[in-house]
This record gives sequence, structure tokens and C-alpha cells, in this order.
Amino acid sequence: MNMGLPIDKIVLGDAYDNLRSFPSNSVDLVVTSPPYADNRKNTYQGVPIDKYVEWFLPISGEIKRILKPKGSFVLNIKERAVDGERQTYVLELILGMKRQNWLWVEEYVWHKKNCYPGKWPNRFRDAWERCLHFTVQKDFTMHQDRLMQPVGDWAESRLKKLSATDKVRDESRVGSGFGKNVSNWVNRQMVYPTNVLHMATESYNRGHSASFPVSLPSWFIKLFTDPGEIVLDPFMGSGTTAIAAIRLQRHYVGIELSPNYYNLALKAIDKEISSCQRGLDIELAP
Amino acid sequence: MNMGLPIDKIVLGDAYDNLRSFPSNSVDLVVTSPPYADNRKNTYQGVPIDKYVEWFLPISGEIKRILKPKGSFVLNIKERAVDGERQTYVLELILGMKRQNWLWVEEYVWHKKNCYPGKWPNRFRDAWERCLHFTVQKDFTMHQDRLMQPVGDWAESRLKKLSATDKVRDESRVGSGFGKNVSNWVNRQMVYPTNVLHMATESYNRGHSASFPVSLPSWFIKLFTDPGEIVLDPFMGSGTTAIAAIRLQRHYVGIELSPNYYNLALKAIDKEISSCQRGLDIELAP
DNA sequence: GTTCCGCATGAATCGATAG
DNA sequence: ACTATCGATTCATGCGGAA
Repeated sequence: MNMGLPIDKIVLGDAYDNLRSFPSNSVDLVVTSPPYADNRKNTYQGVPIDKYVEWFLPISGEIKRILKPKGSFVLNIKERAVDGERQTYVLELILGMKRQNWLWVEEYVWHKKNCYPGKWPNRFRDAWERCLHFTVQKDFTMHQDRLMQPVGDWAESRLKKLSATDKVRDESRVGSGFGKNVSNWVNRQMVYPTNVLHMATESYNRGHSASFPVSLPSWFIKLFTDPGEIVLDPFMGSGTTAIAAIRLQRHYVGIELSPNYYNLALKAIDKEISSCQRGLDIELAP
Repeated sequence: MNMGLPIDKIVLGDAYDNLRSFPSNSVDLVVTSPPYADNRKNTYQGVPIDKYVEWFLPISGEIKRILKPKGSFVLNIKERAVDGERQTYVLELILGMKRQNWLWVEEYVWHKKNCYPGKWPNRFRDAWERCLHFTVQKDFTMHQDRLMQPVGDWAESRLKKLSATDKVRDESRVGSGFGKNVSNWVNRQMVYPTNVLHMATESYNRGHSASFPVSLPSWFIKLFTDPGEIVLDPFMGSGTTAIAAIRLQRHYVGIELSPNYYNLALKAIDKEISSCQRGLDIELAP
């Protein structure tokens, strides 16, 4: 097979079947949120819980082949609670992927600032999901400086407490210790993030289950790729990863089984591209 | 053995040895943060990574026996990153405890607002730890209403404007929750929390530090016990769980191997009790 | 009595160095 | 080679002394 990657395209079909036809060492980053395990039928791509690991491992095996040596695989997933218990298939999946010689580098937490409402007798609302970071080798690409963010409440609240006099004194008098320290604070406004990501979910009114927000794949795309590189999402859903890639001037490759989602993603991408051509939302990446 | 629980006492010695002598069905809640796996030697209670699960499972087995049927076991733990990879012993521990017939009800995330600094080529700072919630049976005790919190950012911003004195007074009254003066204006709208807990670590300028802040065991003690019930921490460390229990009018039982930490805990408890007896700010919990 | 700044201090992790 | 130790890096907090 190996007929080359369908760059900037979405393939309609099964993830594993199509991944097998993709060339090796050709993708810089894989970001995806696979269908979660579910025992109910008539659900979107529902995979039974007890078959989840054996269903996913062949897919992650193909991803390992397709990924470039210094590339990364970010897997957004969260196990369900069934019958009062958290299921263990995600834990078993991590162990299984380690047996496939994946390196489990890190587990990022996506803290969903606006999680679904609800009340149950045995648990609170679930406000977080795992973003598992796997690589092929210890030496991988990571552009940390791009994700530096404004410093937190600490410096902000302390800066606000500075009087106007203090700030003026800082400008006029550079030599004195006090003024110098203040200018240090003002200048050093950016810090590195942590492995906890605070992002709100996006609500689509169309009645489809909310996947991750554009900001989530965007964060990892900035972190693990350069502009012009290739991002693969084998479970494209409504096209969120493609939107993020387009906005950041990366190429995308998608696979989607459901014709319904496939069409949704195509529309979303069309809309995104046309809005770009109108010159509205263009930002220079990174 | 079964000579009765050493209520409101800390036992100096090994966790497993002492747990074996505790009576069955006698404790309402176990909250603990065991020593984390470590390959370095000469470390406080360091347990090698490859022996961690086999070291802990006998302990969790005893805990299951000692816990009352409707009780809970909250395990605060986080795997280390070694040689560029997250270790898997915590995942294996969860699977092992399920084989012990524990129910893995939930995984709470403790988001450490002030995490350890540092910069590495392959990861950001680690700002979260797991709080694994296990029970013996599906029907367990959970007092959700006690943990309702004010809704939204306006409450947070109001809290920040409180003077330091107000905050201290508030802390000593309820332990970690919201005090009287706060609740005056908080009574507008309360919501249930989620399974993501935002708490800063406590750092003492001198001496030893607590593994988790008092607010962490306090949160679970309020949630899973009534006043007068019994909280067990088989790795008491510097006594944080006991402090939380005392403030919330629960009984504590502790075990600690290191004489150094044992003495620290005794001192901390003495200090806590004497400040209570001086009549400062005691209110009836929950 | 407050408020506010300066400083020390962490359940960290990696790479280099030494044994 | 493999293990043990050390230095460099980094930032939100509490606390103490100063204003």
C-alpha cells in the first residue's frame, strides 16, 4: 500500500484499515480523542468495555509506525464510571502500549472548567480528562517556550498593590534596590505552564457529543510541531483537530468512520478556510 | 491480637505490623499519603519502585478488613518520572487492589496551585496528584451537601479581598472551609464541587513539611465521616490527618515508622489541642 | 495595628560527574 | 555499564521584618 498520506484531507472509513495504508515515519504529531468505551449499543462507534484494549492496541501499533521518531502521540481519554466504579481499561491500555515499546512520558490533566451539571449519590461531577503523552524515543521534539503564559495571580495581585508612587519611582530611579525589583517583576511576566490545563469545553448546539475544545489540540500542536508539519487525528469527529491545525498553519490528516461526523468536519473546515481567506482570523504561528 | 484501636493516639512502628493488630470493621475512613516509591537509598521510608505494589497490597488488605462496610479509603499518591518516563506502579496498584475486591469508585485530582519549580526538556512542572477513592461496597456513606461551595468567580474574588485576619479566623473555625463571616454573603448560591480539588501545598519555612495540606484530608473527612467517628492514617507523617480530624471533631488513629516524624506529629497535635483549649474559635463541625 | 516587600523553601527532574 | 550524588533550573506561597 503506502500510497502516501492524504494531506489536508479526511478519509471516510475505519481507523485501523486506513492507518495501515499510511507510510511509516511520516507524521509529526498524533492528537486524538477516540470513542470512549461503552456497553450501550446504537452509540457512536461504541466499543464494548471488555474489548477496548484489544481494539485499540492494533491502532496504537500502526500509529507508532507512522509517527516520526521525534514525534509525539497525545491521547485524550477518560474512563467511564459504570455501576458505581471507574473502569480500568485506560490503565490497561497504558500498560499495553508500554508493552508495544511506547514511552509513557507524561499524563496531562485537562481540567474542564465548565463540566456537565448533574448529581449522583456516590460521586461529584467529573471535571477532568487524561491527556496521555506517548513518544517513540526519549529524545523528542518539544517547543516549551511557545507556551509560556502570563504569570498567575501571585504577581498580579502583588503588582496591583503597588502604589502609583512606587511605579513612578521605579521609572525615575533605577539604581535603588526597590525600584529594581519592581521592574524585574514587570519584565518577567511570562512563566512556563504546568501539566494541568484549564480549558472550558465548547458547546455545540447541534446535539452532538462535545469533543475537546479547539484550544486543547492547539496547545499540543504548538508544543510538539512546527508550522508546515503534519498532524494526524484517526478519530476526527467533528473536525476539531483539523481546525486547530489550519489555524496554526500545520497540515492535517484525518480519519472518520461516521458519515455524519465526516460531513460535519468537512463543513467546519470549509468554514474555517473561507474565514481565513477573508482575512479574519489569521494569526501568525507559532 | 485485636486489642482495640489506639484511639486519638499515634503508634510508633511499621504500618503493616500494627494494622494487623487492629480490630475489624472499626474505622470509618482511611486517608493517607504513603511514602512514594523511590530508588534512592537512605531516604525516608523509601520503597523501591519495583517492590512498591507487593509492599502495599498487604497493607491495603488489612485496611479493607479494618474499614467499616460503609467506610471509604482515600489514597493520595503520584507516580514519579524516572528516566524520562512516568512509572506505572500506581496503575498496577489500582489493578491489584481491584483483585483484592476493592471498588475503585473515583479518582479525584488534587491540583497543586503552587507546585515545585523546575524546567526540563521533556516535561512541564507536575502540578497534580491522584486521590484514589476506594470502598468496600457500592453503598457507602457520603455527605455531599457539606461540601457545597459558592458559585463562580465572584466568590473567589471576594475571598481574596478578605484580610489576612479574617482568613485565619475562618481557617481555625472550620478547618478549611468557609467561616461565619464568609458564609454571610455566600448564602446566595451554592453548588456542589467537582472531582478536581484546587489546593496549595503548605510550606513551612523551618523544619519539615507536610505531604499534603490540612485542607485535603479535611475535605474528605467532612465528606465521608460524621463528627465523633474514627479516621485512620497508617502513614501519619507530620500529623496532618490528625490535625484535620481534631479540628473537625473526629477521632484519629495514626501509625508512623520514623521517630523523627512521630515526634513532629505529637508536637503538632499538642499545639493544635492547646490552641483549642484556649477557647479560640471552636465551633461545632461538620 | 495594618499593609507590603524580600527571602527561603519545597514528596521535582534531568544531565553531568564521580565512584 | 551501572548506580549514587550534585548542580541548575524554576515559581507560588508563608513568614518576618520594615514601612
